Amino acid sequence: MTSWITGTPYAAILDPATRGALEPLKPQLIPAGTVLFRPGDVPFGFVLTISGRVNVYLNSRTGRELLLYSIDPGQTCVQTTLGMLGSQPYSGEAIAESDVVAAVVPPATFDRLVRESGDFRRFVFKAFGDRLGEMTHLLEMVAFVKVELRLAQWLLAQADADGLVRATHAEIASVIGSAREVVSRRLEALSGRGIVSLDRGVVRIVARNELQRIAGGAD
Amino acid sequence: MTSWITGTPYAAILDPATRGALEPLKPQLIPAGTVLFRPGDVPFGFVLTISGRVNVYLNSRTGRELLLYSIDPGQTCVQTTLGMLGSQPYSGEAIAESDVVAAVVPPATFDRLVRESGDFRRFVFKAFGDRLGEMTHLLEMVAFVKVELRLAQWLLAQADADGLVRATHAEIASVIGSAREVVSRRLEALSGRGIVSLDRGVVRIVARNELQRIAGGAD
DNA sequence: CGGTTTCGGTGACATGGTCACTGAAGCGGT
DNA sequence: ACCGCTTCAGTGACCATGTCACCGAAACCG
Repeated sequence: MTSWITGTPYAAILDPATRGALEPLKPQLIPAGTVLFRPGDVPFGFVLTISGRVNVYLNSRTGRELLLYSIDPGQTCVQTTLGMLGSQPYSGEAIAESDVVAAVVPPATFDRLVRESGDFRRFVFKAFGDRLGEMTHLLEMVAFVKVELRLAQWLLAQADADGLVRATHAEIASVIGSAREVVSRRLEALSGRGIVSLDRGVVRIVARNELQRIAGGAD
Repeated sequence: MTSWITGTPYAAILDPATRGALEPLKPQLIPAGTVLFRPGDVPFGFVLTISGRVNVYLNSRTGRELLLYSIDPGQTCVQTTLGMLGSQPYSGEAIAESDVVAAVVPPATFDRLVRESGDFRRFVFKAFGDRLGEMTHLLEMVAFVKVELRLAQWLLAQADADGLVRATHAEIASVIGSAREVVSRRLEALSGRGIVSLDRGVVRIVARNELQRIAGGAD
């Protein structure tokens, strides 16, 4: 019988002893749409995602929201971990974007693995570092960068080979930290210049090179 | 002969063995104004501050800057640590606000202490957690909260018992993530309502309760 | 005391967020 | 095929904020 670890990114980066310690954990199925945490919740363990994606949002009182980060397979929820380790309450809202399978490492096991496995330590610290880097980048974007530029960058990052992006304006606004109306207007402007074409729930990049120029800070 | 650790916050939270391991480190004196890191620098160790304060700023291309966080005595530079542990380049700029004394823990010692000392582990993880929480809070402020409210909160937090705050408008703008002109105008508005009084380099809170009402989100 | 730097004030303007709507497009049920 | 509901997008007005290009006053320094 093969372990759930086989085939996940964890198999590649963790030593056999650590894999052995994680193997008996029962992966949990979390249905799409589940709210994993709300602000103020007390976390319960160290979460390793196996499949699916969890989005963590920051909400304002006025109803706007901002995607803090996504947790993809092979990653861990840093806020949960750090909360578990005793300091802060949770400040974002985590929602399963798709069906998610995840293993929860109890605090005692977590502590033992940090002590005993260099691989595990590196994994944990790298997760922290990556997240902190992402948050810094997001802060830079929100604080300093114009909406059109963020929009262009995001569209380029999301587009498939045909330049197709499936997302509503409201979703885009949430990800780039703006308001729905603003995104609508920016997209319309881009559409008017022949750079994208618009349909309900879809943006198609027509002139990728133009968009790249905008994303680079020109214009 | 007493160790430099005596009297620092570290003495209270770390076990004797860890203190013993840190004691031989030679505290470094860093003069005020020194730039400790710039974006892209490669960090060299785990920094424990003993006295003084280091500010870490994010800079925009257009010259605006935003105070990411301050490192006070008994704290550590998280970005440095995480950079040391192998992932991200440094993205902020760290400047010694005053003369700073700090001890630098080499990576090997750091790794050993994480392995062997529960106290040290808790200290490190708490530092990460606190920083992540602060950054999340900052993001929330910058993305969602009006300037007047951030300004009011900051003034209240900085004021001494007499309601005196020493800072130029430019400094305030940097800390709350706004522009100098905007801060000037907001302060002028508050002054017009009799809530603060202004002088070159000084803001005096006149009506603290009014300011608290604003900081709370009313108005 | 004169030159220089720093600080703060100001008007004009562009961008972005908010509010209050509108209509059009999908969707589910009959 | 049609109705009603919900989601999505478009729009104008308005306010808040950031940006640019100045200015004068205050402190600082030789």
